[in-house]
Amino acid sequence: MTSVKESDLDNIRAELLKNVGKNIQHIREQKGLSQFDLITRMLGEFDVTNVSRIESGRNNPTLFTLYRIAKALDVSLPVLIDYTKDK
Amino acid sequence: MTSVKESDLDNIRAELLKNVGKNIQHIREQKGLSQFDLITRMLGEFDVTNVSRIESGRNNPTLFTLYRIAKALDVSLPVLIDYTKDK
DNA sequence: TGTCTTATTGCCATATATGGCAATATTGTT
DNA sequence: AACAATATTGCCATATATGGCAATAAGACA
Repeated sequence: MTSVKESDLDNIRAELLKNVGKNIQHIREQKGLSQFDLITRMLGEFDVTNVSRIESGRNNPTLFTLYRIAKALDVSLPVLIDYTKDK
Repeated sequence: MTSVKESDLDNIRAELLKNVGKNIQHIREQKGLSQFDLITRMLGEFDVTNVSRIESGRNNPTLFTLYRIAKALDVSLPVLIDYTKDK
């Protein structure tokens, strides 16, 4: 009874991850920070490799990861993931 | 060079997950939906067990999971995770 | 009391996010 | 061109989100 085909679901997911990733990258670059700068500002440990993967939409970040990125970029969590604005 | 102790980080994570979980539960109940109703409205497959775990803060949901929940509850992604309003 | 609906918890399996490092690619600057 | 800083990609390991089902608990109502 699923109303979308599996491939459609994959596309929806891929677009979401790509859009949020681009949004994160835009905000980071607006602040003049490198990916390395970002992870050094994050709470706890985080691998710079994953920043690249998240920004390019290859990873599906968890809520806590998004929260830590938001804090490191000094924006709110809703702002971080609100990709509809296309800042 | 991490400025928080590991236990503090765990607490920050636990509070985030609990707050967002409560927010999701509030919105779901406001709409008069059961956890089962919610998963039937979600894109793709989702196990009702995990709804309970997310709402109670035991799981750290991924971006795509949050997106599907938001769509099923007919709210935006930012609204779903903006727990500061304490609706 | 009982029954039904709903939610929680436990258990195990699978998929995947993340950690960590190396190699390669890209970009900018001289 | 070279060099440096930054970003991407590949690979493997570990941690954990989710799938799936069963058992238990909690709530509502007759």
